Amino acid sequence: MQLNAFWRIITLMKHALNQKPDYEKELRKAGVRITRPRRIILDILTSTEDHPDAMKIFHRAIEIDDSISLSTVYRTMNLLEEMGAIHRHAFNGGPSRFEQAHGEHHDHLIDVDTGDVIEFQSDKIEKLQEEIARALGYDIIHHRLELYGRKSKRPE
Amino acid sequence: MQLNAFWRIITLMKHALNQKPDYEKELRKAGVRITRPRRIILDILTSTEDHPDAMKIFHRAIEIDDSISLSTVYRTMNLLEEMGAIHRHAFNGGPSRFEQAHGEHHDHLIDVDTGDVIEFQSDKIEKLQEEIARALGYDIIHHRLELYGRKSKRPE
DNA sequence: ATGCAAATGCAAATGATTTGCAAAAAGAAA
DNA sequence: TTTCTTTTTGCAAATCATTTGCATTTGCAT
Ligand SMILES: [Mn+2]
Ligand SMILES: [Mn+2]
Ligand SMILES: [Zn+2]
Ligand SMILES: [Zn+2]
Repeated sequence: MQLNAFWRIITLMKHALNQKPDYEKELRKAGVRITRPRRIILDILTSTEDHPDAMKIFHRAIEIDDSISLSTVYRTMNLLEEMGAIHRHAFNGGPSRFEQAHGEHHDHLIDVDTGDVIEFQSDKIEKLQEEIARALGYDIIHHRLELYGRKSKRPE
Repeated sequence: MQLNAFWRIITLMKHALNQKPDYEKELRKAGVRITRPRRIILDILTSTEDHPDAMKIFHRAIEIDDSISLSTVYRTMNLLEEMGAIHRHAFNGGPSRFEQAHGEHHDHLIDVDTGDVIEFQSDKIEKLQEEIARALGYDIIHHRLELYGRKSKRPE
């Protein structure tokens, strides 16, 4: 348990250090202007743990500056996606939902009752995917693994 | 190689036998009327190997009966999906694409250049998914695994 | 054949996202 | 700072996939 606590702290530290990649620098480097709406949207993205959709981002944004438009949110998401700064998800078949792309790769488990999104990572699965693709004569560019589940009644 | 050919034949036989589950019977059982549009759409679905979207199904349908409407295609897809007769996919983020649900479960590898969809199946991955979900306290209701790849230059 | 609920076609509505365009803001230069 | 050029924005209208309201047709049990 002490060990467990130790790792939790390490994780938090990594998080704190890793947290906000300097997107503004990256944007400049890409010859893109750093505007007020973009700064606000980036802040929202880098400071949230969840996977908000454009509308949710928009609402959080107008809280800070009510002149921001939904189009700008969409345009910014497209821009950031092309830059590789964010990932776009289409859980279920709903509207696109986003998250910043900084950490290590992970996949998602969606609680079908609550809509909660839980992140997980499995090296084994990633490896198997590679093997399968290779056997079929392909290189994987990206992939998408989503588990849709319900809290189990069984004891853990 | 002889053995390989043998199994190919077995697979074809299974296919031929398995091919068209009696959807009309199933529909009746569900208290649903078996209409001309539905019969045509079912035929299209059961006799194709690919994963067509509503528009493609619509076009194939009006070839047989030009009075069929796109709304009916959509309504029928929803109906069949609820009955569990077909599966709906949202590759990339494009329009829904469908396939009949008869065979064993499989996942998809999408060729990012050509759009080709290749089916594959991995018991190992399925098992791992279960394990992961269980470890997180969940039961999987369904899942979605899509590999997006490009034909590899490397020798196989 | 008759009757009635269920299904259809068509057009209009929806929801998510994109786009055209005139006005505003960013950043380089002066 | 002021000026100038280019990018970005907000807004409204357009697009795309899908759904829905409603009058009409159809399936099918009687
Ligand atoms: Mn995530
Ligand atoms: Mn398939
Ligand atoms: Zn993964
Ligand atoms: Zn699977």
